[in-house]
Amino acid sequence: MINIKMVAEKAGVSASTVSRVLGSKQAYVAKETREKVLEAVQELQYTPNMHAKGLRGGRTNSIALLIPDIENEMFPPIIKGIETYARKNGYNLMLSCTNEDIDIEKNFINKMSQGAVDGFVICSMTQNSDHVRQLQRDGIPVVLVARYYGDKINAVVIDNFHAGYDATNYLINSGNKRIAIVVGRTDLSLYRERYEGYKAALKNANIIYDDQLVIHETSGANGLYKAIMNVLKSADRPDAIFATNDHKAIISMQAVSDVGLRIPEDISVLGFDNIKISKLLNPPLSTVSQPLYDMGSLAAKKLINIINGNGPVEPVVDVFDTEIIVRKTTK
Amino acid sequence: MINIKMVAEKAGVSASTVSRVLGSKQAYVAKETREKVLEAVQELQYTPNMHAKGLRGGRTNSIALLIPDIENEMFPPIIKGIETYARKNGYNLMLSCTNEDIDIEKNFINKMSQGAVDGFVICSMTQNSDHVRQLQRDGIPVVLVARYYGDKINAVVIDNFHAGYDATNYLINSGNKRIAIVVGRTDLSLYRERYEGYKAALKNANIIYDDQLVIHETSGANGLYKAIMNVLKSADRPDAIFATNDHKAIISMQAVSDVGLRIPEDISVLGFDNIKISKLLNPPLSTVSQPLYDMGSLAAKKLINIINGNGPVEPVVDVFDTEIIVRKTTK
DNA sequence: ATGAAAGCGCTAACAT
DNA sequence: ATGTTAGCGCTTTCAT
Repeated sequence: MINIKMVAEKAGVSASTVSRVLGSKQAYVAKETREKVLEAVQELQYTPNMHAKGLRGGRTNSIALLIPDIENEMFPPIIKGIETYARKNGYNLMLSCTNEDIDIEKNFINKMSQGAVDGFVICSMTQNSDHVRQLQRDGIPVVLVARYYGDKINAVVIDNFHAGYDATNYLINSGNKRIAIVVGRTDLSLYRERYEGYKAALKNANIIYDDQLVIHETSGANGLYKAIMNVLKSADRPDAIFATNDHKAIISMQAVSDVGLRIPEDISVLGFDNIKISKLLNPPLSTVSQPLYDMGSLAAKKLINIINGNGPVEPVVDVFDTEIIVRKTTK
Repeated sequence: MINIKMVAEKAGVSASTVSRVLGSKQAYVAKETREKVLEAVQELQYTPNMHAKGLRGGRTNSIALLIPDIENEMFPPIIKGIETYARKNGYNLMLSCTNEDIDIEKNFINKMSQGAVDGFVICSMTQNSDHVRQLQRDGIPVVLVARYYGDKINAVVIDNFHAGYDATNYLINSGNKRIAIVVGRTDLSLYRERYEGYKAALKNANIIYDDQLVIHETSGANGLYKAIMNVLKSADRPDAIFATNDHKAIISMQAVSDVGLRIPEDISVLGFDNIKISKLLNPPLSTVSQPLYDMGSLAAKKLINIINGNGPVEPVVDVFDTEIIVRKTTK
């Protein structure tokens, strides 16, 4: 491995001079010397050793990323946004797929907080994430993305309540009267808030809330599919389904199709997330879009600012707008 | 930050004793001492500093992961397989989404080879990846996944030629006579080989190869959709489409539907990859499944074995079986 | 403007 | 069985 000493020798200077040339803060180095050093660096293809840097300076130029479920189509665009911004600014990414498992999270955070990374981007925040709150209290740079619980922590989110409200409203304004909702895990505030938005919109339109029309995610294999089927087969079936994510919307579409109803003539379906394939479905899915890539990108930017001491004095929560993308599953 | 000295002090022993207790190779430590140390570790919540370890031992317990496109639904299951195995064996993951950009790859590899990681799992191998070949030549542990070009490098793959052959054969045996193929970028051997398998199966069945039926991926926005449309509208339209990945199969289904034909009555569609949503499509997509999670998992296992000096003397290429999953888009 | 030296936290060779 | 010590590569005083 090429180290700073070898570069120094080649350039005929001391290691500290090389360090000064390469260091971020420009230091007093004669122009001529600087050139010699840079040349040696080039010839030797020298790249500084991360660990030595990390050990010495406390800085690692790495950030840790916690993702609850990488197979959930919502996360890859977020990851890409984070990765791109981080890379362009010289940061590496340590990835952990926590699988919604709190022990995995704790272990990872514990390991990484020992100086392995400069900060954390966390997509897996839950109500029980006291280890994340501790991180924040310890003064370790943290930014939350997508999942947020009202803590005084920097975060990048959308307004799930309003998004749910608007989505439901859109369905109401399109002439639907009996609107079912497919709700995700209610321990996640993003689903709960979309659900609250749904209820508020109903109330606002003087439509009576009917909990027969509320379909909860279940853990079983085809549990959700069956639950939707049941509602569709009921005498007083819904004329629209608001699914709180696209994956559930797709399952809803499958059920609607299997029960012999047409989309959107008999039933409208509205999704949430605007995942990549939603526009390729048959029919193309109408859905609420959130700017996942930009959210990831901003999260990385905020975190790096915090790391560099340019963060806000008090944590700020950035709220992105959502947009209803009307395609062919709604009227 | 809690360091080994603080643990040593608390336990009333020297730092080396703590190191011995915590070290992988069991060393001579009195049972009593060991317990005292472990207790101190517990109380102080001590986790060793990665950088010091890395600097000292040359070992980092990190592996670098290169993914060409994280939004391609094929990769998250591979990543999950890698991540899970790596985590269970004490390894962290440094992620780079290379975006198919060779310079990003080179920079990342360059940075990481300076002792930042113990080895590489690479999903982004191409014909031009000489920087990867160099890595292998330098004796740095490398394992390739999914993309492979015949190099003497450890790899985990499927037999794309046979998979393409079998897929086409299945379509032929189901009574199809004019089978179109939607081919991905031919600079990627996995697509080229599936395509070769297609041609071989046709030949074997005495079906004349017609390049009117070969639809190539194009870069334009709706380029592929339009190309498929053209073929579907032609006088002598195909009775089946073999798409070389599920994403292309979904676009094919869209085109078939838009042109007013039924799947599978008028046209069969067969995909490749068995991505998560393929079974939820309308109709559910028949496809060639590859064990992505297991491939990732094995890749991590192989890499860690190599890192620990337990790798094979000569590189070995592990070939996983594929399976045709018959759902509702084929007869 | 540059060099020498100390030390970040850890492990392994050496000493006891 | 355990302690002492040197050194991994780097940056940052301090000295010149």
